[in-house]
Amino acid sequence: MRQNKFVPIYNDLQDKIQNNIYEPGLKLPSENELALQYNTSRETTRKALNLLAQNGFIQKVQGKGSIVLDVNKMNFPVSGLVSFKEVARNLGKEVKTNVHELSLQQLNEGLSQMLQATIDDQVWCVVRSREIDGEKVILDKDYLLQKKIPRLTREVCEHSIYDYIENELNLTISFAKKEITVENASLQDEELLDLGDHKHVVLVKNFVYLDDATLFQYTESRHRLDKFRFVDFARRSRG
Amino acid sequence: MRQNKFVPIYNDLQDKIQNNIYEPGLKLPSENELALQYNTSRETTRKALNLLAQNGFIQKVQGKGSIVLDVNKMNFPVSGLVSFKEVARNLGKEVKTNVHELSLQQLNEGLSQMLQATIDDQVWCVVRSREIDGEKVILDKDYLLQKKIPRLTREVCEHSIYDYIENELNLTISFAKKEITVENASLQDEELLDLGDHKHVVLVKNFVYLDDATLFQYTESRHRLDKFRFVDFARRSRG
DNA sequence: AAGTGGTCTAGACCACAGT
DNA sequence: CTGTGGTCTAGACCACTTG
Repeated sequence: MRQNKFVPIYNDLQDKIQNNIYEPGLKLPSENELALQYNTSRETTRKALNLLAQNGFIQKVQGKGSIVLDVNKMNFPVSGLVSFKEVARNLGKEVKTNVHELSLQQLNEGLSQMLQATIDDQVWCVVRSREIDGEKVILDKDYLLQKKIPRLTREVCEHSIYDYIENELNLTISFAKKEITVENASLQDEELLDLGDHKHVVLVKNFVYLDDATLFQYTESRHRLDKFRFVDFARRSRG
Repeated sequence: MRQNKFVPIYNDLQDKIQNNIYEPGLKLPSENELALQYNTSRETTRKALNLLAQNGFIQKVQGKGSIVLDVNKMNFPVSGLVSFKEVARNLGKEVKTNVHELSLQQLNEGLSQMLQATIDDQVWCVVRSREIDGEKVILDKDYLLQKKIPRLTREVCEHSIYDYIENELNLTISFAKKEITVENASLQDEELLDLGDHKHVVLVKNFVYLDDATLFQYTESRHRLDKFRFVDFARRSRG
C-alpha cells in the first residue's frame, strides 16, 4: 500500500507535541495554516488531526482550534489491541514465556461455538505462562483455526504469535472483542501460575478477527489479581 | 448543530442490517451505488459506512466491498462510555441507587492531582451504592469540579448524573480514560457493599473530559468480583 | 478489464467563538 | 466581522479483487 500522505503529517505533529514544540494547553496552527505548511489540502490535514485526536494528543473544539493535550499525564495504549511483548516492552520488565502445550485438536462443542466454526475444523491449542520479574502471573490459552494457520512451531509461540501471523503469514488482524471478568482459579491456574494465596484470576476473553471479517482466534488470558491492569481510552461515539 | 447528512443514512442502513434486509455474510451495495440511492456524494456515503464499521455492523474490505457482520452474535456496548442506568437497562435487571454522601469539599492533594486542578477549586463528592436484584454490588465515588457544575441535588444523584450534565446543563462529555485493576476491599467497601467473603474489589478509575478538553470528573467505581463484567470492542488503529 | 474501496484535491457553505 | 473547525461535493487517481 502506498504511504498515506496524512501519516507523515501525523508523525511530524506527534513528534512536535511530544517534544513540547507545541505546548500542552495551547493551540495548534489552524487547519488552513497546516495545509499550507505541509503543502496539502485541508481535508488531508484534517485526517492527520483526527488521528491525533483519536489517539489522545489533541482535542478539537469547533470555532476555537485544536488544543494540545498533556501527553505525559495520559500515556495509555490507545486501545487494548497490543500483544504481550508490546505491553512488556513498555513496562520495561524482565519477561519470559513458557510454552506448556502446543497441539492440533479436533474442535469440541464449546470451542466450535466460541469460534463460530464447523465441528470438523481443527484448531491449534497453545498454552503458555508468562513470567514477569521471575513470577508466573499470566496464563494464556490460545485457540487458532488451522485452516488459516497451516503451521505453528514452539519457537513461534515462545516469541510472538502475533508477529508470526502479521509479518510471516501476512494476515491482517482487523479488530478484536474483549470481555473482562473475574473467575475462580482453576486447578490448571494453580498448577501453572504462582498464585500464592489468591483464589481468583482475572479472565480476559479475546475474540480476534481478520480483515476479511472472519473470526480466527479465541484467547483466554488468565491474570493473577494483583498484576492485572487494563487501560482503555474511549471517545463518545456519534449517532 | 445541523443534522449531519450521513446520520440518517447510517440509521437507515443500521435498521436494514438489524432487520436482516441486508444479511450477515453478504455485502452491502457499493459506495457508488449507495451514493446514488441516497442522492449524495460518495464521501458522505463513506462517512456513514465508516460509522457502521466503527460500531461493528460491517467490515470493509478493499477491492471487495462492505461485508455485513452478524449483529446478534456481537451485541456489545461499542465502548465503555455508558452510564450505570444504560447498562442496567440492557441487562433487564431490577436496580436501585443509594446516595450515601453528597457534599462540597475543598480539593485535597491527591484529588487535585487526579483532576489536574488547582488546590483552591471545590469539588462535589458523591458516594453511591448500586443494588442489582437486591444486592449492593457496586460502590461509585464521584468527584466533580464545582466550577463546571454549580448545583447538584440528591434527586439528580439518585437518577443519573450523566443525564443531568448532558441534558440539563448541556455540557458535552467528549472522552474518557478508564483504568481497571483489582484492589483489596476497603473498610468502606465492607460497610456499604454486600461483599460476602470477598476480600477484593474490581476498581475502575474513570477520567471524564468535556469537549473543551478540560477534565471535570474523576470516578472510582468499585465492583464486587463476581458481578463485574467489562466488554470492549477495539479496532486496529492506523499509523 | 471492470468494479471495489482508499485517498486526495479545490472549492463551497455552515455553525460556532472571539472581536 | 473574521477566523475557526464541521460538513458536503464532484471529480480524480490509486491499490486491490475478481472475472
